[in-house]
Amino acid sequence: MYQPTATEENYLKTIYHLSNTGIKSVNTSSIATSMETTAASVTDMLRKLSDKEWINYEKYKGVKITRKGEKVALGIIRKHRLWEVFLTNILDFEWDEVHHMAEELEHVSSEELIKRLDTFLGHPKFDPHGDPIPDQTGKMESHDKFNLSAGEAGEKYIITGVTDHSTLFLKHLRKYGLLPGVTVSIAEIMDYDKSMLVKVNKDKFHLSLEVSKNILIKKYVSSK
Amino acid sequence: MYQPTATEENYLKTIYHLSNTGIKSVNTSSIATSMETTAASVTDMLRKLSDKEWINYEKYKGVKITRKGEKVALGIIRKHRLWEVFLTNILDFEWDEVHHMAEELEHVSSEELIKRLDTFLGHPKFDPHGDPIPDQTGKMESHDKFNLSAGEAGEKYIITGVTDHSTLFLKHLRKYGLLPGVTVSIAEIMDYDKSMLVKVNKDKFHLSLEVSKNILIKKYVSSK
DNA sequence: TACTATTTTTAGATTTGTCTAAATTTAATA
DNA sequence: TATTAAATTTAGACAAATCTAAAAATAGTA
Repeated sequence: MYQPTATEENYLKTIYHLSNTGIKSVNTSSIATSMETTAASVTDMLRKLSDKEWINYEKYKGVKITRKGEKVALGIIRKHRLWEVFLTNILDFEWDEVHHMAEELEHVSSEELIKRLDTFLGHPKFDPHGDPIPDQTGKMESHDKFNLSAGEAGEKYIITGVTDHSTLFLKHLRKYGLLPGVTVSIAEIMDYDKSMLVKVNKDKFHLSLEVSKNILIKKYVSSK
Repeated sequence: MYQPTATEENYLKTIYHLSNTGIKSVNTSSIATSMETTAASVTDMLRKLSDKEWINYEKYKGVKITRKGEKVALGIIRKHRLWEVFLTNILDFEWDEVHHMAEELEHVSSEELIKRLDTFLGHPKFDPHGDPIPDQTGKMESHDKFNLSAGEAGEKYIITGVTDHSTLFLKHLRKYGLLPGVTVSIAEIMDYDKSMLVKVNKDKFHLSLEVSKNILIKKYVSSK
């Protein structure tokens, strides 16, 4: 059993995300784009990851993550999301400020540290962006999320997360108070551009399709 | 102004410690011993650190840390010690368990993070081992510590720190409840081997010179 | 199917930090 | 002071992660 380097951990995390959230097959160039590196660098790394049995890789045939690799990826994702909870809930950072710090903290190796951090935080199930936190065995909740852009006029929803994690987008949402847990009702959907008029608490405002496509929601149910 | 790598930070930290606590001049081999590496590697690194003006270095003449280098070193020491406080006070680790984790956490770059951690912890002045925590400008407390081995029979002292930070030693002290802040009175000092009989709370036990030499104390003053 | 266009891989370099072994410099001692 | 001993530096090599440019394989299309 090998100990992954921080770089290997980052590759596995990216491959895991592309496998699960992306539509296209996980190929060299999609990894290169995600990681802001070159295809040549990715090819080099894929051979290493394959040697260590974290992925199945055949030249020109793309990549499939193995059980072992998934376990590594989920471990990193767990650390990342727990540190994000720590940074927002304990150190009072805003949800759009924590990503970069968590990217560094996730590579701190101690398993015992993360176990105690989890306990200290009260075993949170979701991070500040609404993404589920895997437990020690890799299991996590997954309520059937869908996009706000698929919501219907007159209906009430609860925000559960986002699909765009960029600082720019998160800051934009923060300005409107559009955070996970918040209730939104769709007042009207414009035929012309699919933009929508939404109500949050007493406020009413306009959201472009660009924005609503990147907000995840679930149906509002009054009794919990 | 350069951004130091984690490795450069570790070298500067070691050079700072050797400059301030060690007796001998800071030469290549003492750095190599401290860092468990070879003299050749140290020489390579000294040239890099010198290029970046963190040390003054002349071939064969040893090393002197510059103001700039000292600032970097104190920044790392500040982070290390604040994380140690976090790990013991918040996550309930024992004082002999935190060093390795803090060595990783100290390289997390965000200054804002450490500033907020400091606030969250209540601006502690000392870490769990009794070592002073530098503030943002690099200043720190330094009460005139001396070794328990220099204490006198019949006198009462307060433990303020240790000079040996090894897990083995810290675990040993923990067994006896010999932690910073604890009051110790010396009942008797043996002429033969300079070992001492000490009283801590209701317990009485024997400490070898080897042990007492590595415990730092200050005089006990009843009113605060 | 044949020919582009795209994607992917290889070849060869570079940077950081490390090593061993050899050469050089400084220190110690007869 | 001459010579041995110890410390230090250089030379050359290696592993990890990266890059550019060129070659090879796959996909798309006339």
